[in-house]
Amino acid sequence: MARPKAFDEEAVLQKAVNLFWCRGYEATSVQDLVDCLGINRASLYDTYGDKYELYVKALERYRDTGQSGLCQNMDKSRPALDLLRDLFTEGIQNSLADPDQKGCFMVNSAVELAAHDETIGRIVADNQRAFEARLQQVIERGQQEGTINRVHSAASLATFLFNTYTGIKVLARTRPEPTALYGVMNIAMSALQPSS
Amino acid sequence: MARPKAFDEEAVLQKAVNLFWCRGYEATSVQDLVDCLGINRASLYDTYGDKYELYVKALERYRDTGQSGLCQNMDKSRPALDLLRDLFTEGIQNSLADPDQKGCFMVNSAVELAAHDETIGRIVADNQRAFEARLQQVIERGQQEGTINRVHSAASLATFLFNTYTGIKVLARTRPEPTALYGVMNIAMSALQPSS
DNA sequence: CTAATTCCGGAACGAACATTCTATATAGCG
DNA sequence: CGCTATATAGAATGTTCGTTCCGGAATTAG
Repeated sequence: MARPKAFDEEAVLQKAVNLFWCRGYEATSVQDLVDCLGINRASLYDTYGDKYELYVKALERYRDTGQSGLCQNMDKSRPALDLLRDLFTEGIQNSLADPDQKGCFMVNSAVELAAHDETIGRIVADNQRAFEARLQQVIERGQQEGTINRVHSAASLATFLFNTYTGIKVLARTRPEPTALYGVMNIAMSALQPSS
Repeated sequence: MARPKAFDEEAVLQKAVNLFWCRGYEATSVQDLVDCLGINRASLYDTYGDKYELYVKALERYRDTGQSGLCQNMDKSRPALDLLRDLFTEGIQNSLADPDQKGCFMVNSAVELAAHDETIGRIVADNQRAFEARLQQVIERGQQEGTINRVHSAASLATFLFNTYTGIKVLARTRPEPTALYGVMNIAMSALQPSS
């Protein structure tokens, strides 16, 4: 009946993710989006709604594509500590490999918008909870294995690791030095070990 | 010779600190500043320069007034661990007492602007280095006292604590819960203890 | 073919933006 | 008082903002 879309909706949305991720919400103009996405202004509004809706969709896509460090494969056969270390290592490697030093889109959104916008605040908070719950599962397994201390609860340790991850993602924006980032990870991991 | 200023330059600048701190750079308009500062548009430009210069002055004032957690009194008679714990406790208390959940102006600036603006990037990076150097001094003293482990270098531990502090200041924006924030602090402090 | 839908470039819109300017009032000093 | 400098309020500037609309080209289904 009609002419089909000439662009891949998801691929274009991913471009929006990268632009918002890099510049933030306020500093990104619709003109910037038109130039970067490579589609027409009208197509942008028809497909994604207005600028704000597009941002929300971009943030949701970022979350759903596992770029928020969440969608890690949690192989139960591997030691819990190794799993956690891998998660941090991957996050640090991604930060160091990024020439734009974008950090984490979730963290950036948390700082710029979450306190003032209810919708984005909920997305960010939900993602935080999901991330921590995932961490808590692994930590609990490690405590059963005896490789993680029981001095602190699994929930507290999960919040601590999440906090460390967040800090690294901020630090990576201004000081993307391997020694600093991996050093932070190593000390955080050592805090998990038993007999402290 | 001339009519004197009818407003306190520093007091008005502090109002600008609070507004930029709360909303960020891009989301704050000059009209917002005029309304909040209570001075005339022309007086604003004559006294502080344009919006960007005002932001830089506000960030520098934030730094110089010790609101960035840096100007803590470092009493050498107190145990090093207590000093560090006080610093975190004060930072957490400030965050919890703030109804606007503004977090830390330095951290917010780091996320929003430091990667794209050289001047602000330098202010933020310098502040980070100064903060870490201060932490390192205290940590070295604790290591000499034997209350802080020597498994990790004082510099690495300082970066770790700074990272934890940063994470807390982000977490406080979206989840200002005492249990979460103090829990993170406690685990971070436990990572400093010897014989791990 | 026709009809329907989406593409695209670009014009047009009012609102908000940062910045500058005009005009007038006011304070200190000779 | 008279002079000077800076205060004030608010208009006016030109630009950019987000958003909508138009016209024609393109593509698919019937």
